[in-house]
Amino acid sequence: MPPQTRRTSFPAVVIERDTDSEESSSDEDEVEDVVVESEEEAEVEEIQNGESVEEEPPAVKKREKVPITISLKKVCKVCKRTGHEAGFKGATYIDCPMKPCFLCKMPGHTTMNCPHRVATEHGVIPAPHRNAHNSLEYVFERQLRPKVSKIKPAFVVPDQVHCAVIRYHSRRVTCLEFHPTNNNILLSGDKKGQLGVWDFGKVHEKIVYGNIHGCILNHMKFNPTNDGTVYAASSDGTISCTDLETGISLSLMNLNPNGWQGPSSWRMLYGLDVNSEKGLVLVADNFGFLYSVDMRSNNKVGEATLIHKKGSKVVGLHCNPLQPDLLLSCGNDHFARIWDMRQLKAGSALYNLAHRRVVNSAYFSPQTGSKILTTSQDNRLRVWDSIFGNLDSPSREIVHSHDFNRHLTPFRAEWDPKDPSESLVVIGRYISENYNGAALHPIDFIDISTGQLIAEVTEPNITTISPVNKLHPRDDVLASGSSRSLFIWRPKEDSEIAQQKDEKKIIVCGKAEKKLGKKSAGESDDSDDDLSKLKSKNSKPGKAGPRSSRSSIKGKR
DNA sequence: ACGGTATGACACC
DNA sequence: TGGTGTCCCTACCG
Repeated sequence: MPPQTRRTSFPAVVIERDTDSEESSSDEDEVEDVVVESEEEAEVEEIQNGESVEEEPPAVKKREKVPITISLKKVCKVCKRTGHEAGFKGATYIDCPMKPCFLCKMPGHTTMNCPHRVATEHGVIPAPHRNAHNSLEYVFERQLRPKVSKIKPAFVVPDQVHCAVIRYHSRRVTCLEFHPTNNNILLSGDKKGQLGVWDFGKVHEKIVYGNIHGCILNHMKFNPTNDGTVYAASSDGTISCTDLETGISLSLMNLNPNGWQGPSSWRMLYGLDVNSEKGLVLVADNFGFLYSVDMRSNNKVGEATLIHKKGSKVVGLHCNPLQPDLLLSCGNDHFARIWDMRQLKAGSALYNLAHRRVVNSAYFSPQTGSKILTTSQDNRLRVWDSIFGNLDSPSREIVHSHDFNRHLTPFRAEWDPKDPSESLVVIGRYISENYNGAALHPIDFIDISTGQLIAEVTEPNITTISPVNKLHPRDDVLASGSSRSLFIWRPKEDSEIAQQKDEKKIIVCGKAEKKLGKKSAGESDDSDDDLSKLKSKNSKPGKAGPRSSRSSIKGKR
């Protein structure tokens, strides 16, 4: 069995943490003890950041023996009112009660007691079923429904980090792509426009091509007729076609031939997909337009078509895996739209799927192409069970925390391409959870047919959010991009844990390598700490803190 | 240790 | 409709 053999040859790797997570409030107990002397004073001493100001002035006064108690009314940093405080208490984040729930956006409760958090099944809001039978639905029932597996397979969730490359990229990771035929190759794009090629079977074999794009590499897709080359769309307004062996890149299209003429005219490319039947590379820009490029001639085909609201960003494109004429797009105009490629014209979408916020991604299901899954900034995943049925409202809405919109790569729920039932989906979680005293951001596996959380995958050493995730097309492997780092996850049996203990070694590159070299000459440094921490944790027989020593997985399998 | 900042949607006028 | 101020769990760098 290929996975078995490969698994044993896999180098086990310790992850070096980028930075120590800051303890925002170690002084939890004193919160209630502040005495308010007078209202005027409290107003004068208005705090911006409750924590930093609070301690220092009294310390200074004490030294001068002036027994003035400066009263500081604790002010909520969210709503600026007194009487409560939002922020981390240890590893648990306390919401501001004055604001609607941070998770589901409904007023009246906070994230802590949000029904969608307490019981994940409640995240499912079923759409009203309508009996609107049309001919397409008939075709679906007759031809495609039988192909959709009815028996839910036992999901295999990769939950153990086997490889990590720290600071492989110098900017945050924006997209990932597995090689279509070589099982151990992972491509990664970053905000700087660099393209990484990593053979995670041999950890040290990694390349970064830095001269392909000038800024954000938003999406990439392999050339279906030559898997040695990959197409990429960038915010520099170009499509590249890169030879992975040589790194030599060809520019297929440049939307800014005259260079920078100001932000109102600079075109950026976001969505990209390849339509292999038609031999087209499709891209979409930040002004609402779709462009086609012929893969043989590398020439632009036809004119750009306005497919989303004029001036709005089209962030995602996806061609239906079975019906080459169907295209799905999504963007900042709060819509996902289904198009017939044969009649592409502004305003002529087959369907317009409304969302309440920006739609980060929209994908047809990978095998039958008959379902649609979208990720929206309103903290909901939406599922349409059949594109041939009634599309007026989604079949299900699943509340899930992924709404951060700045500084982070947008979250995108990704199908498991191996799941015959087309129901397993992976997506990183923005909101943190307290895992044995550490605030971690898990990667969630969700059954979109029920809305159930199948698993939440964490690693004590991965303290950063993982917005970019992709499941391997053939193996039980998950790739994650978290900040600037890449991770490969595999399922691991307990018998392998013991083996891993002896094999530990640190794999770092880039800046982290320098850091490691510099400090190891002297005293202890972060990575040493981490290593010793891990060692000590691993030496525990596991009972006391079952989740602390290993990557953990919660939920049903 | 702390503070600056890159950066994007959207509400509001 | 466009300019502007605001923003709740970032991550990192100097």
